Amino acid sequence: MKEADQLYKIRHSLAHIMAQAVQDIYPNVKMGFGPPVDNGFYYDFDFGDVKVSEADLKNIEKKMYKIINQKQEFSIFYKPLDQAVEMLEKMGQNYKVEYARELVETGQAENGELSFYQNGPFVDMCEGPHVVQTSEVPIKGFKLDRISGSYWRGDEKRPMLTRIYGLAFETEEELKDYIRRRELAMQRDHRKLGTELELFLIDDEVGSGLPLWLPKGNVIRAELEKWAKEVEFKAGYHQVSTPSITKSELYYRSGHLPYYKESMFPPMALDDNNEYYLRPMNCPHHHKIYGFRPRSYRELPFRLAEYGDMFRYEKHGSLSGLLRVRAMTLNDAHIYCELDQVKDEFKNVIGLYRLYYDKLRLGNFRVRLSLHDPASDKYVKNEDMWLFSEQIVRDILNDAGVSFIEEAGEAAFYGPKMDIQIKNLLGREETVSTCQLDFVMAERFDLEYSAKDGTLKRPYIIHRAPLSTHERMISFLIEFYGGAFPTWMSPVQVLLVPVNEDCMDYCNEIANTLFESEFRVEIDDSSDSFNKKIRKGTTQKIPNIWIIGNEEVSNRSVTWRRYARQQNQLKVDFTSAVEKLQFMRSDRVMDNFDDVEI
RNA sequence: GCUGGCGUAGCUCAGCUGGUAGAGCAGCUGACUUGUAAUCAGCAGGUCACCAGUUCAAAUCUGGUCGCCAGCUCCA
Repeated sequence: MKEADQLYKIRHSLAHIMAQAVQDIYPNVKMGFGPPVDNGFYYDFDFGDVKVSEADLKNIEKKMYKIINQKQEFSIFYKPLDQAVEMLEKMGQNYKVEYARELVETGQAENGELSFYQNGPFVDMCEGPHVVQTSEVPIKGFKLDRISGSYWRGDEKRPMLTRIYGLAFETEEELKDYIRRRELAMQRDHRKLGTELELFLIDDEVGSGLPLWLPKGNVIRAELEKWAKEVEFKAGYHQVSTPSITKSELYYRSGHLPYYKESMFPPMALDDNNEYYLRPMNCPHHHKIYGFRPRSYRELPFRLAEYGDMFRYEKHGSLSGLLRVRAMTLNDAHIYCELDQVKDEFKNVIGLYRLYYDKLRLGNFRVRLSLHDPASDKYVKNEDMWLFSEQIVRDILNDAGVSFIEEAGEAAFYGPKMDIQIKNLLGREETVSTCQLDFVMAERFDLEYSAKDGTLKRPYIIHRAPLSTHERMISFLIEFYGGAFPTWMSPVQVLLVPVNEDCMDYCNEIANTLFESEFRVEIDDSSDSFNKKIRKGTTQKIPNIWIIGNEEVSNRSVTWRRYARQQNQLKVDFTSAVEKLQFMRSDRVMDNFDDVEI
C-alpha cells in the first residue's frame, strides 16, 4: 500500500473521520496518532476519565456514516510552528503540540511549516494524503473492529491511550472476504489445534507460559530433535548436555546480570550462601565447556550443540500459547572459531537454515540484520567492535545472496544478529530463528586458544538456533500445516481401518509389522461405523489411513487414503506399502502437501 | 506490567429483565459389524474460575483475586 494509492487515502481519511466522530461524541478527547495500517486504520485517543469499550463502537460508526454522507471536502493548509502550537493548544490537543514541536526541532517539517487537513469542522495536523471528498469513502467497506490500549509514543512510561482499530477496504466484498479469511485462519490457531489434536496443555496450576507436552505433541519435538542431531552430526557439531540452573556468579561474568535481569526468574537462595538462577540462555554453560582446558587452533572451529531448556520471565500480558512462553527448549549451538573462519562458519549456518526451511517449506519470512543502537544503554560499550562485527555479518549476508533489511536496536547485548522473522496467522511477527556474532563473551569468560604463531587469542563465537525453540517453531508449524503433519513427524503415522471383523487378523499382522519397524500405527477396532472411523481419522489429521476390507485381505494389499489427497486413493500391495512408508520416513517426505507424490 | 473484553460439564455453546443449571460432541454401557467424514439407545459429567458483598433468593448485580483473549511494552 503506497501513499498515492486510493486505498491508502481511504484508510487515512477514515482515521480522520473516526476521530471526528469520536470528538463529536466525546468533546474533551485528546488525539494521538491515527495512521492507516495493513487492514485498515487506527487512531489513539486519550478519553480522560471516560471509559470507552467495544460496545461504544456502533455509536461511533453511526456518526461516521453521517459525516461521510455529508460529502465533506478535505482541504490542506500550512502554519508555522508558533501559530500551529497556538492553534493546537487552543484545541486542547497537547499530544499534537508535543509532536509538532518535535517535527520542527528534528527538521522533519518542510520550511518549518506544519500541514493540517480540514474536513467539515474537523482539523488535524497531518501529512496526508487524503481523498478529495468523504463520499469517496466506501461506506460499506469499513467496520470498527476492536479497541485496545497503547502507550503514547510506544513508551510504557508515558500515558496509556485508547486505540480504536478499524478495518477498511475499497469494497464491501473485500471487507467481508477479509473477515471470512480471518475467521478461517482462527481454525488453524495453534492453541485451538493443540487442544483438539492433543499436542500440548497449559495448566493454570502449573503456571502461565509453562506448556506440558502431551504424548502426541512430544512426538513432533522428538522428530525435530532427531533430525537436528543427524544434521548437526554431519556438520561437525559435538552434542553436550548441561543443567538448567546455575549460580549467579556465572551470570555476573556473562553480563546477563544486570543486562538481562528483568527477563530472568528471581533467584533461589540456598543455604550454601549462593543464589541460583534458572538459566535464560544456554551460552554460558557452553562457554564453560570450551574453557574446560586449553584449546588449540587445531580444534577450531569447535561446535557445541544442545537442545537446551531455558526459562525466561516474560511479562504476563505478552504470553501467548506456545508462541511466547516462560519455559522453552532451544535448538542451540555455539561455534568457537578464529576470525578468518567466521565467514565460512556463518555461511555454513545459513546453509543449515536453508536446509531446514526448504524442507519444512517455510517460505514466508523476512531476514533482518539486527544492529545495536549507539544511543541505548542496552548494549556493551565498544563502538568499534560493533561496527566491525556488524560489517562482517552484512558482508556474509550479501555474499550468501540473502536479501535482508537492517534494523538498529534489535541486536543481542553482546553482538549483531541475523534474525528470521515470521508472521503467524494473526499477523503477529516474531523472530523464529537467530544467528548471532559474539565478540564479547570470549573475553568475559577468558576463552583462548593457542594460535599457529604460538600466541594466545580470543575465539569469535557464533550463536545459532535455526530450528528455534520447539515451542515457537512448532506453534508456527501447527498453524502453517493446519495441524496436518507429514508422516515422518506425525504423532500417528498410519491408521488401520478394518471394514469388518473378518479383516482383523490381517489388520493385526500389518500393525505388528509396522510396529516392529517402529512406526506409530493404530488400529481403529472400535464399534464405530466405518464412516465414523474415516471421519475420526480425518479430523485427527492422521496423514495415512489404510483401509482393510475383504478385497485387501484376499490380495494382501491396502487401500491408502492420504490426508493431503483424500480423493486420490492408492491400491498398494502390502510389501511395497511398507517400503513406501520406510522411504517417507527416511527421506522426510513432506506428504502433508498435496503436490507431493508418494 | 498497562488498556479493553471474556471466564457455564473434557470440547463447542444455550440459560430474557436475579427464583439454587441445559444441549450437541467426546466418555462409559449395551445393541449394531458396517467399503470412504457423525448407527441407535441408555448412563454418567458442573460449589456456573475463585473470594467477599447486596438480596428472602445470585450463574445472573457490585467489589477484589486468578486465568484467558486482543493490542501496547518486551522478546526465541
